[in-house]
Amino acid sequence: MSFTNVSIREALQLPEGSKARIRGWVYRRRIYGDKAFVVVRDSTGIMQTVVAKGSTIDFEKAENITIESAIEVEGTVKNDPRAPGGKELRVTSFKIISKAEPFPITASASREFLLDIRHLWVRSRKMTAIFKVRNTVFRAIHDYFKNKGYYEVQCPMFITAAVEGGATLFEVDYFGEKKVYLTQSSQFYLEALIYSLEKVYTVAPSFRAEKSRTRRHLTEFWHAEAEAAWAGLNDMLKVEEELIAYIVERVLEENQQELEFLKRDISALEGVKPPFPRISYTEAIEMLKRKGIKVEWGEDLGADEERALTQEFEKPFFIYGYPVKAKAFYHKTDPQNPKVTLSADLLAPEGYGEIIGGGERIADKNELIRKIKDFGLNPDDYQWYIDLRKYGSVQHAGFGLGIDRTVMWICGLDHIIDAIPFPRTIRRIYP
RNA sequence: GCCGGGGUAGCUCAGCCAGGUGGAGCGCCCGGCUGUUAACCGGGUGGUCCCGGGUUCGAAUCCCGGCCCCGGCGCCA
Repeated sequence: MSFTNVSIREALQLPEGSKARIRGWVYRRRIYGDKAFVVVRDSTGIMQTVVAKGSTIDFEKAENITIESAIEVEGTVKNDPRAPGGKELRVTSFKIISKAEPFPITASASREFLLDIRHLWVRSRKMTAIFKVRNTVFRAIHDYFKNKGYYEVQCPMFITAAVEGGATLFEVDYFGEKKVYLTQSSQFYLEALIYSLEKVYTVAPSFRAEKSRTRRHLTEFWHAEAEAAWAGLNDMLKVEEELIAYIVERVLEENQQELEFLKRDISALEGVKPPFPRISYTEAIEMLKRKGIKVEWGEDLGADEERALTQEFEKPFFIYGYPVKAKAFYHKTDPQNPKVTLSADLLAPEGYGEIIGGGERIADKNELIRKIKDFGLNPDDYQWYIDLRKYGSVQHAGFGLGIDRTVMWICGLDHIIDAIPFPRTIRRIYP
């Protein structure tokens, strides 16, 4: 038998006259006179198949097929300008694997409805394209760190003390005996592990009970975090810009078709090469004032301010030296300027905003305890974290990358919920 | 948490302001069409008008309470 199973991508490259068998799901069905046009979708693409009335049994099957039915089709590849993609399969055998009930998704579906039936919407070509880019982003993160001598580690999701502010913790009942929380960040555990492996990274979810209703917030998001011993702020900025540039480079290499399908402006990504501009928080405030935006030194930058700044840059850029009070307690104060920290955020251009937060950590025990108290927190809650400063503490720095936000920016999406298959937001935990 | 918008057929919406037997398009079913491209044309099918209470002869429509969703802000990655 001369039929071979091929993916649709492969089938579309076969010479005219080749015999092929493809399988997938019905994407479109059009009946016209004595022909049934059934467009089939698999993970690699779509292809039109044509069933003619001559083959009576098969025609009836094709004529009555429903959208999203699983089918297996054999036929001959034929070049035809009328077919989408210029090639189609003239069907000789049409086998139904599983006939679908009427598919609920039609052209007029709303964002809300698509979220309700997300488990079906993930089949869409848009979602599929995004997932492929996302796959490349994750792979590139692992490849980058491994190439740079970082060890991958795994940290707990159940924790007992906050890393960020306490109000944003999800509480979990632990055997009815005590309360634990879902982690907001693996940072503290990474800091512990640098005394073993020196350079470590992890890719894991982080959970934040922020009641944020914006297009950039998930309550469960994917976090790539790194921490390195013997490193200061500037060493880390270099790692961060290299990492981002590498991720973008890989996506441009491997996901041209997907970016095209998503109508992403590729030229905006091609310029994402190091070095990224570095401006101080103080400079950022001045830039905003020149643009006529009212801000005071010492305030954290809000969404409008961030957006205004991202318009000034063509590629991602760093803002460093945030005021002490605008950042979490573990950031080291700049010895040259006690009003600011050795911290930096990386903002994506085109209005996307913050994708990385990081900086140098406090290495001195007494400074750390003082800072914890200054922030109105109880040092007893951070005992093991303080402990790290007692036994051979060294200068170290790290950062956290919001992977979903990175995917959102690279794909040019207008909402973060489309950057992840099953988004969790303040209002949505189903499906 | 605050501000704004919304919930009517499987889906997208109109009807609500000004109360009087619930509509359209898409989907689905039937028929037609000699290659369609989100096919097209004709016919048919389809309703707990979010829930509870109130006003009224009469409520999708007005009033009160509740639930849910969407957008934005603050906060953050």
